Amino acid sequence: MDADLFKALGDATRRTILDELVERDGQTLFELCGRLTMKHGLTSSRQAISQHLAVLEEAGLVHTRREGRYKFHHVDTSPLRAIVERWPVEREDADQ
Amino acid sequence: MDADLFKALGDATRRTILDELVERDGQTLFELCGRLTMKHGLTSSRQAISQHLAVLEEAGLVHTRREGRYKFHHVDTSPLRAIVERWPVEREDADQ
DNA sequence: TTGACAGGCAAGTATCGGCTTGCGTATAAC
DNA sequence: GTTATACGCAAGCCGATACTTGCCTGTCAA
Repeated sequence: MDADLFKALGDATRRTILDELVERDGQTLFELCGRLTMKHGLTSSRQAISQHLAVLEEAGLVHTRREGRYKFHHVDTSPLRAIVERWPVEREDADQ
Repeated sequence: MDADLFKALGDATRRTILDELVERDGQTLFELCGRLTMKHGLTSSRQAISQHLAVLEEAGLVHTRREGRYKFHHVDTSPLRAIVERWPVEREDADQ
């Protein structure tokens, strides 16, 4: 099941993490922590963010790449396609 | 916020309800209960389904119409558009 | 009016999920 | 080697939430 996908999207902090990673891909955990507090006003701890990233990775929305002691996080929005494919969204031809 | 939307999609039973309503729109609560147990193997009680429908309605995914003692439920998938608009899904031009 | 039917409300329970806390590991700098 | 850095693991706490239980309201048929 794609339960992992919807579970991952169910949390506001995780959605903000996706926002951040879309804007700047390939961040490390510490980079993310900094930017989330600075730009998005989040107060989550490092461990909290780390656990959120694990959930996002389980859902296939984030892939990771190890490099020495750094771990880079990359977004992958392709799993989202399953949502609109499951419940077809009719085109909104309202505007011209 | 669209927190209601993601919260609504976060539950497996609610997703199955959406499946059912997409396949056959405008069902009453009792109709839904029957079909969910028959076709989808769910064992949820009437009250449980009713509460799920309330959550779906809050998210704008289901609209209701009263008619005497009947209440018909209609799907509206348009809120889902906000998801792919928030995190653009690149076209998969793999197939031809 | 009486009864069956369709649905609603609200409190209690129990499970789940996000977060903290504390310690551990590996890589790199000095 | 020593220290700092970047991250991992796991147990526990606590609030959220799905579900049950019991009773109530409104509609329609006889």
